[in-house]
Amino acid sequence: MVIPESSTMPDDHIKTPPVATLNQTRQGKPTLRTVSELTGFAVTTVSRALADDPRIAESTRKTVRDAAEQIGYTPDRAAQRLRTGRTKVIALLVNTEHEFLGFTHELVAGISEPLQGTGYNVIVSREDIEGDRLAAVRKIVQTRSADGLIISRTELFDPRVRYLLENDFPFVSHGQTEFTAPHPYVDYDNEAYARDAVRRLIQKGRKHLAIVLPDARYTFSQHLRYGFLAAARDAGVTHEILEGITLEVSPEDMVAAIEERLSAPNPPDGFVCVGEVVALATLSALYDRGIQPGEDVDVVAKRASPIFRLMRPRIETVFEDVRETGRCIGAALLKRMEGVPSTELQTIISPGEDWR
Amino acid sequence: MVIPESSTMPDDHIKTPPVATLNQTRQGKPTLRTVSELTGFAVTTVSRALADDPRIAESTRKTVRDAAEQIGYTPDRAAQRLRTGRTKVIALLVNTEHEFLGFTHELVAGISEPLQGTGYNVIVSREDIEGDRLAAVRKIVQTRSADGLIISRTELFDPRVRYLLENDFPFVSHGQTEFTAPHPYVDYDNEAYARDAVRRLIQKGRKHLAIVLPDARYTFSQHLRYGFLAAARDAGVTHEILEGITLEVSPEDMVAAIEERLSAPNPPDGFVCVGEVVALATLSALYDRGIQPGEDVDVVAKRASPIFRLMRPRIETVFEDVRETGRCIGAALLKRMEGVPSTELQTIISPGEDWR
DNA sequence: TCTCACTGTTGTAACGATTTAATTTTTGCC
DNA sequence: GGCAAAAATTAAATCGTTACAACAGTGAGA
Repeated sequence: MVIPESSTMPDDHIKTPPVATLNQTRQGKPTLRTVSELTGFAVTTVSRALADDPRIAESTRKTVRDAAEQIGYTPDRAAQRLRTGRTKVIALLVNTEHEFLGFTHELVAGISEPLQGTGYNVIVSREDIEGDRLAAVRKIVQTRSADGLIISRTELFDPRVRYLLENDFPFVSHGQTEFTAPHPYVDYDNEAYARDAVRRLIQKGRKHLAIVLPDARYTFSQHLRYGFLAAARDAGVTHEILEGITLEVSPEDMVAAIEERLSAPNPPDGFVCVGEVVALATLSALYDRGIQPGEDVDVVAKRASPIFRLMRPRIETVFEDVRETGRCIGAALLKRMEGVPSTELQTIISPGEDWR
Repeated sequence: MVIPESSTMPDDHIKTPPVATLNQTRQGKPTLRTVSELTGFAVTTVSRALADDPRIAESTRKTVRDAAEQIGYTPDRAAQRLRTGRTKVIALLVNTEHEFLGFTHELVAGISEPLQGTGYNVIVSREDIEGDRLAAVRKIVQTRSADGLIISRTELFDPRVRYLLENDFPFVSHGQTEFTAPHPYVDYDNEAYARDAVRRLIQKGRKHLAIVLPDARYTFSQHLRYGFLAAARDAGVTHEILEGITLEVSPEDMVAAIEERLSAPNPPDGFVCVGEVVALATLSALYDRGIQPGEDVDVVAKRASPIFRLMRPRIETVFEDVRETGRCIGAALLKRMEGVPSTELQTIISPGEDWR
């Protein structure tokens, strides 16, 4: 082993390394030991130096940093994980049965942004194994296979949130809950969206509004419902929530149900659509009944993907920036893992101003 | 330590564990040692028994298996990874700038299916850091942060494929290349799609066909080009590849370019569309010029998401089953990592028969 | 001169699994 | 009954990292 000749660290430590005796791993991948042998410092010192530990002299830190850089040392994730218990992994649970178009892609892209350079990786797991959403969460928490978790489509009293809170496991939900204990979340202001949509339709002279809601168990369904009902009531127009269907039914069933309603007495003349699929279903139903949107009936839709900029006839859309949502979620989760209190990690994203 | 009292293993080994002295980890998570103390066998034996090693007596294997099951033992991923060098991670590289709608979601869902129960996780990484697709691949290979890799949108002589082949790193590409050395891939038969689409349009009496192609550097662009040109030439109809735009331009630019072409002399009357965005752009351009699809002009589109079942006016669509593609990719990668030769891991998925 | 506090560095022991090389036990055969 | 071969089990080393506790030097104060 090479021992520093004096207390002042000469620069040529790096220039004259004992190359022949250098520790080489199976894969030839440099380890702390390689850097240690290269610089003459102990493995512990190298580890601390690279962590910028103030107990190590600044000159030493620099020497080590340079040497590590020079041979392209990167810490072994498995070893770090085994030692520290931290996985450097964030799990995103997705529902494989149902998604808003392009949602997963944009969300992942958004989440990845604040994670750049932190060493965190995103693993995407399906949450619907056996149809039990809690099971997937429990598995990750119990096996400690991630440091943080992202869940979506929350319910009012979501058992996953309850479980995560009880186990003090870092997470961010896409969607709010009604638990009294605070937790980090990022949500789109669906109530505001519904209100705006109603206002827009009324502005166009519509008198009888309709909406298709997500399954009532989801929090955002309640928000939409409240916003829709309150705004319509306030404005004094008749209104209804389409019965028998939710956002989760098949596109075909959706078209059929809307068409049926259109052919029944006293049909709606204004539609609030919560996603692109229901918007297209509405337009299809109107088309099939020979009704021209913009003339006898109007449609307002939430637009999370770029495709609605291409729709003809043009309909009013409100942009929901899913990528930005992802960014917020990623940033919030990082902060949560750093110990920032939950109350400071609650974001509600307002509907954009880009009506058209 | 508890020592088996006799050579025949009594059943009550499990029933009377020395609970008080049981090794408990920081997190209380059971380890091999916990199982070892519980059963009285050495850690090595437990490890081997759980791996179903034939060197261990079957009776012992069962005892150990039951004990492990009972206390809910799961091997620690970090420790396994450190020891074996295998990460049990598969990396999927995605382009965050451009995707076919819903593509990432369906692909991930598909890939996950064959991975169920294998212990593999999928991490989704952006491939476009610094715009250098090779960089992302190189990083994963060099740091050995995954056991296998999935890339998409291959080029004819994709540098990523070359690099992965040279480094003998397991991967599956979504898309073919023209390297002589074989590698695993899964691809949609885009040439067949283009041929079918042309045939369909001709059947409807169209005389002048047009297509918007992806950037020419992508392999699938060449396949589409060839299929389109060959089928149109064989049928003896005039045809053209729209110039100045590719699938990658913004939706607005696409509409503008198609509209411009429609208003120029001798406009096309049949469009082959490679994705939903270009299909919508085409429909928008037709709409804006007052042309009714199905009357003066026809459109055939590839349908990878469910939304086209909802389009009105109805257009002909061919289904590309991205989830199935994902399943094939996942299965192929598993086999590749098990050592199955590349030549047996090349799948071309034919366009579905569900025209309508 | 001796103690004290400090600074900078180091050896050793984990973390939890697998693998290699022993070691013990059982079986088979003369 | 003895002994080699086969079967079953085990101890110890290892993967690469970090945490803990020690250990030399240095200068200050008594």
